Amino acid sequence: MKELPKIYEPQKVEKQIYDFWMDGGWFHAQRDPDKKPFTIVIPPPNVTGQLHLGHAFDETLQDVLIRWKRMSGYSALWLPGVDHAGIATQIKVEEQLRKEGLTRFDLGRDKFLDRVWEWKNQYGNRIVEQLKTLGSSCDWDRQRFTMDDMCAKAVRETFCDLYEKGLIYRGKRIINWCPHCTTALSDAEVEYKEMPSNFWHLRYPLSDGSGWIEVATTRPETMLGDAAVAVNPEDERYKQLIGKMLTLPLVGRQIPIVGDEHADMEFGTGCVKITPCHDPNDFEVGLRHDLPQYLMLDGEGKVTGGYKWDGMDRYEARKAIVAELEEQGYLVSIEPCVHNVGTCYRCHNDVEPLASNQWFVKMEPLAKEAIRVVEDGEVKFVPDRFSKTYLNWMYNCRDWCISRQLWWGHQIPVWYCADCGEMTVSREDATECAHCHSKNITRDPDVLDTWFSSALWPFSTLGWPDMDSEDLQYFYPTDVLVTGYDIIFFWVARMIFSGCEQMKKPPFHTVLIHGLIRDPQGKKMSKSAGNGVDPIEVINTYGADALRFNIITGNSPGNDMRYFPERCEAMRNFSNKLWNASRFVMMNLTIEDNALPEKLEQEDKWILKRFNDLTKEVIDNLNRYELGIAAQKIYDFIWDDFCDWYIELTKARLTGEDRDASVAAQRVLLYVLTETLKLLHPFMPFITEEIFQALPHSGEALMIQDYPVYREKLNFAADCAAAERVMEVIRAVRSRRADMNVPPSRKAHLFIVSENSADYENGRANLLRMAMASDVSISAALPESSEGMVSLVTTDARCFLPLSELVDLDKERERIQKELEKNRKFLENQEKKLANESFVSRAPEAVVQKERENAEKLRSLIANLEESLKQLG
RNA sequence: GGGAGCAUAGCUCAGCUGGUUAGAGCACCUGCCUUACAAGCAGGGGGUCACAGGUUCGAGCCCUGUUGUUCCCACCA
Repeated sequence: MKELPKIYEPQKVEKQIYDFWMDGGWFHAQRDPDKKPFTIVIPPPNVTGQLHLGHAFDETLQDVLIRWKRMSGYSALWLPGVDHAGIATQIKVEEQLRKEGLTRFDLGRDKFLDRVWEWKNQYGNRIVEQLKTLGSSCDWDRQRFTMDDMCAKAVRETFCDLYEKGLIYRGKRIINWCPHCTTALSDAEVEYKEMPSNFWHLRYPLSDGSGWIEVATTRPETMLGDAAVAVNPEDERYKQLIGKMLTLPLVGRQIPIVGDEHADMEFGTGCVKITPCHDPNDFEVGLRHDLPQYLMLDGEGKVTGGYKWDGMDRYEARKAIVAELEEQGYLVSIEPCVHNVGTCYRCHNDVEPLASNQWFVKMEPLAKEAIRVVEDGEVKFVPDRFSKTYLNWMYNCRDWCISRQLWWGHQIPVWYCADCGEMTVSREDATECAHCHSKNITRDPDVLDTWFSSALWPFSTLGWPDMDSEDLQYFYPTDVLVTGYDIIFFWVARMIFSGCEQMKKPPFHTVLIHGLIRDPQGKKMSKSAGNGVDPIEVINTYGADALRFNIITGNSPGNDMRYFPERCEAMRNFSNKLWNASRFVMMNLTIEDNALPEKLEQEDKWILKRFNDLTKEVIDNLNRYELGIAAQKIYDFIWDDFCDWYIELTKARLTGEDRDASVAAQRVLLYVLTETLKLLHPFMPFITEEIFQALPHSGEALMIQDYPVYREKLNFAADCAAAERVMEVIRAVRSRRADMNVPPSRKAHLFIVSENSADYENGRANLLRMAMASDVSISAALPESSEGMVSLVTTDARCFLPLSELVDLDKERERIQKELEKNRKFLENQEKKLANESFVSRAPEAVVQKERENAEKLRSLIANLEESLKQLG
């Protein structure tokens, strides 16, 4: 038998075990017509990414599900991959260039992209290697990248298809622009933050010299782009001014006063300055009144348009312009306020709304089906409340701006003709204009939003648009999508409408949503706050299994959790506990197979029933996606039932003379241990596999064993009751002895009085061992010499220990009295309940029955206590 | 302005469609190196389940309201 070290050292086994699985090829999902598929696509981490606890959380949940399904007879595919992460990656490589004193423009587009690919090939696999340390059982043979040919083809097809259907269009709209990333962003990519700011109240003079109008703004610099001032046409104060002209301060531009609903009479002065190029509402007002568009900021957030501030940064310009307005008497007042500022989700700089020509996906027609599948329950969110979040967004979402002014990404497949001015949208790279056949065409330089390709992930990775792809036919739709709630809009929503549109089937039936992992104070972990925890370090210290178990337990779907290193320690201790229990089993093993023995003792039946019940609970909870509860149940079973009780209950047989009895105990130990390893494996894959390999076993690997099933017919009720009677006596004796500070070395004769003496007879050896008895006497009647002995009671028995010299009679009486009162109270409640006519008639029979049994037990216990009290005099 | 979550032991959190005397980890107290494990064993203390009502035979769980707290969404100049 393999000698195992006393302490489990995950660092020494995890790598080997992972290689062993890889060598076995068991992560690779085979299309098997006799099996049902179960598919999860990984939320592809950014190619620039480094594993953080958020990934660890996400991947662990997926790995638990996929391992469980694989063991349950499914052809389980967990498809891994990496996202090209447009902005993030481009910024990374640009930073690298900057160190060489270069910009991407110095290299030019093609050379720059070569550099990005170079970077990708060098560093892009880091996150993948890190995923492996977690034990992720991904099918690495099917690993994808959102920029590989397969995905590119899907992107091209989708773009052209949607364009042809009129669902993609190009137009000038107000979009969110990040001056730092110098690209347009979608609405979802803007994070709003409340910032202290000001209302600057300005006066604009009427051109006829008859007075002035007061407007207020939070962005005074945008006055350079003003094209009008709007008042409400119903507003008695101003309606007579509609049509008059104002002279824009500092600029001198003549701008009209227009009447528009947009001006709220109740708000501020009731007059709104209209800057069509820099505010979505103003843009609309501008269109309604046919106002000119004055763009006053360039792509880097600097003033442009032929003003004296041209080239000045927007915030510098703000100061300068406010100063000048004040100087010239146009500034009325400054009123502090709190303002919602949009920031870029990548670089956290303030975004500018500005009018720009961009490509958009028309959302309304796509949203319709995406709403229906969730409303009809074809796609379910776990927990359900997130379907509201999703639906609310879908109902209200505006068209999706998909063009990005970047180089790294899927370039938009559109060519513009210099001769006829038409666009050519094509699946193949165009060589001539589709309209006039001119060769004088240039491709749109922009690329698509990274999320455009992520949206296709569940089918682009399986071979789409090739509908004959065997993988696509077998594995699509996928089953469960696991991700954080922060990614619902970016990704989940877009996958759902893309799947519905391209595949005519939603991409998955369940979305399992988890929360964020926070630091011990509940703060979000981030690089800048320096409170991040490196999972790789945790794995090196405590083992991947401990990290996984920490993350999985003590948490329910959708909720954030705080990360405490101490919990990893606790889980590491649990690994060690399991390790040592296994060592114990192995040390005692003289058999080679794990068949159950013919004759089972009452404690054997007890543990088998406990295991069977556990199996049911684990599977029930897995089915409900309550992975934390499932894991906790296994933890409790291993520690409390198997280690603290069952192993102890087998020691008498293992060390006894009777060889058959010893072998029988070994068989049950090995059986229960092996089955428990299977149950635990999805949660703690490494240690369970390591132990399994060290035990006598059939089959190559634990990870491909059959998952335990609940055995409906297994029912050892009577034997379990017998075993529990003995355990109750053991517990009671230990408790009494502890009260009296009796050292374990001092054994005492144990007298048990019960009508079920056979049960205690069966447990005699264990009572001797575990109740620290020098001898055990079991009878139906009181022993003659019981007077003056220490007495203790269980629901079934009265017990005596000849330790009278240690007993303080008064304290003893007091103790029993207290015990009595407590139990009488319980019984009183119980009887009240049972006397309640409506309870008995309305509650389910099983509940009533349970209450009756309980009352019976209490009566018995009370009777025993009363006897003891009487005996004390 | 809308929507959602959370409030349970000193701390962090579980608690499934309502059903015994509400659990875990950590922390705390007592006693043990009992030959699997001191990363352990045995025993123990600690909770008016935020507050106020309601539904029910029965409420931590369902309903209404209140308070505190966190988050998401929204074009308020």
